[in-house]
Amino acid sequence: MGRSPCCEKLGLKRGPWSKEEDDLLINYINKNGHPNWRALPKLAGLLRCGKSCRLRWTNYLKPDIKRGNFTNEEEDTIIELHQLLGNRWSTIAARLPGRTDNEIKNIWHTRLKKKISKSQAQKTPELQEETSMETSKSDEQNLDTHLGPENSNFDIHLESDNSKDNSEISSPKTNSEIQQQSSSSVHSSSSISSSCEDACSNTTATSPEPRDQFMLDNLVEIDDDFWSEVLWTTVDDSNYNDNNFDLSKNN
DNA sequence: AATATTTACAACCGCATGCTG
DNA sequence: TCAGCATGCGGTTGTAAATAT
Repeated sequence: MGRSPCCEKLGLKRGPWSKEEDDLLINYINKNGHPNWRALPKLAGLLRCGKSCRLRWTNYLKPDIKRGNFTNEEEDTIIELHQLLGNRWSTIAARLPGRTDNEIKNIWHTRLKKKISKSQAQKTPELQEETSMETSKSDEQNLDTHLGPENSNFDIHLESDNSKDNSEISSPKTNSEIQQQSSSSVHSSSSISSSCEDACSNTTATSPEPRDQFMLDNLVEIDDDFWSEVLWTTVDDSNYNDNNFDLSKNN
């Protein structure tokens, strides 16, 4: 498979986006959508590569993105999903409506890893020793807890911080497969907000195998009110301002 | 108040994968 | 079947803001 060069670097702007650039991108996508990211910057009058535009849109400008601090429930969900899925950020993001894989990845590296190690450090040394001895075993048991013993032979392997190695060695499913299934699972849930449906709409809604459906349905149990709670507002041209996109600084 | 360090997060990079002709 | 292209994904970096000294 050939791989095209990322983009023509010459003359293209890089680094932080200005408000004017954001406006151009938002206006263009609102009017025309984004059928072709590579052609988009030229058509929108932007001196950016398509990749940069796509990233800016999907991670920051998309109206259904939930900005602001993560709730404890969201953080717990991420931790739980990470135990099950490893660094499959997009798969995890699919279970967190309004959150992007990039955002989740960031919060994992900056906050949640520490949160976990802190909580582990509070364990007694004996406990820690036990834990370390049973790490791999407990991972499987953890999966069993979610899936039930009758499903413990699922063709999925757990990953912790060394997830990359594990996934490279043994992960039998591609991310897209898992994401598709996850999306389908999300669709089937009665507690999902419209923003999630939108977020998941890019994937093909194929029906997962019953066992996979079961697995996904049991990845996390989240209170209905949690997802239906409105924690973000949509963004359009008229209400775009610096404050809308500066929520991250409110921490 | 000045400087150093840490934190948070936007953005970039390169590889993987799917689609199309 | 294969090559080229477009897009998705995860790892990593750069830097502004916050906090500590």
